[in-house]
Amino acid sequence: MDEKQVIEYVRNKLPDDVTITAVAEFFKVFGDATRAKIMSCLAVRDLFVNEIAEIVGMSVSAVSHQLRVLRSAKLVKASKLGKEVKYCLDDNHVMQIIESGITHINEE
Amino acid sequence: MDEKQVIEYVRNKLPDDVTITAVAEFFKVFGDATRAKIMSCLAVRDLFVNEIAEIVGMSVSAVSHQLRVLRSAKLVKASKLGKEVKYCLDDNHVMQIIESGITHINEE
DNA sequence: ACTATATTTGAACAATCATTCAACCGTTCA
DNA sequence: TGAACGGTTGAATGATTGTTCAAATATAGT
Repeated sequence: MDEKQVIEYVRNKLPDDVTITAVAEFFKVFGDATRAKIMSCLAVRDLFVNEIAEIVGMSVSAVSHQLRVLRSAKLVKASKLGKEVKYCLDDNHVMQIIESGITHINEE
Repeated sequence: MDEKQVIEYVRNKLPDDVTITAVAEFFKVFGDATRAKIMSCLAVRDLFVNEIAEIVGMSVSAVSHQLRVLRSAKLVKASKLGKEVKYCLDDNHVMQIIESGITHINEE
């Protein structure tokens, strides 16, 4: 296999660009300590915004901004209850992904 | 359970801060399309730097910078062969993590 | 209607990050 | 020795991102 063939061979086996970009965007959401912490909280229990803020030690505003990011990535879901908004994990396999990250880190 | 108890209850069940930070750092590395592409290439086959650059359509320098990031996250390994440097995935469970991202995306 | 509370939003700022460019290092081959 | 090649590195630049602050929206209670 010459050089040009190697290039073609690998190129043909790659996931398409759209998929790779989407995957990167997806993981980017996990790549922030605040968001990871928020998701960990919600893995324990459904919570209101001000509760999350209190637990993670950040302003309600900062948490709300991050919740928006998590919502648009379909990682958390919001439901309005009166004045308050209760958040929960959108997908039970979200925590599974974080766990796999923890596993990788501990493997050293 | 009153408000204060909820806060304490959840706090006690969270992974410690160091772990959460480490996990976020770990996923941050996956959160870039160039790096995701590079890892996908290496999942197909071990490659030299200039080959990777050719496949992903970026400069050798840009790829080298990203390879450094991947190396320090222990996601790829380098071995020098003469003038050239051959890269491979450090851990076969790396691609498994990317796959789980692809799976999540396709679940909609 | 008014006040208080819960949350969201937008603009602004600082910090982080990816890519480029040029210079550099190490190895091979003449 | 020196030229050519593969790769790395550091500084510079532009873009993206997280947090703060102030203002806005929405609901509940008086």
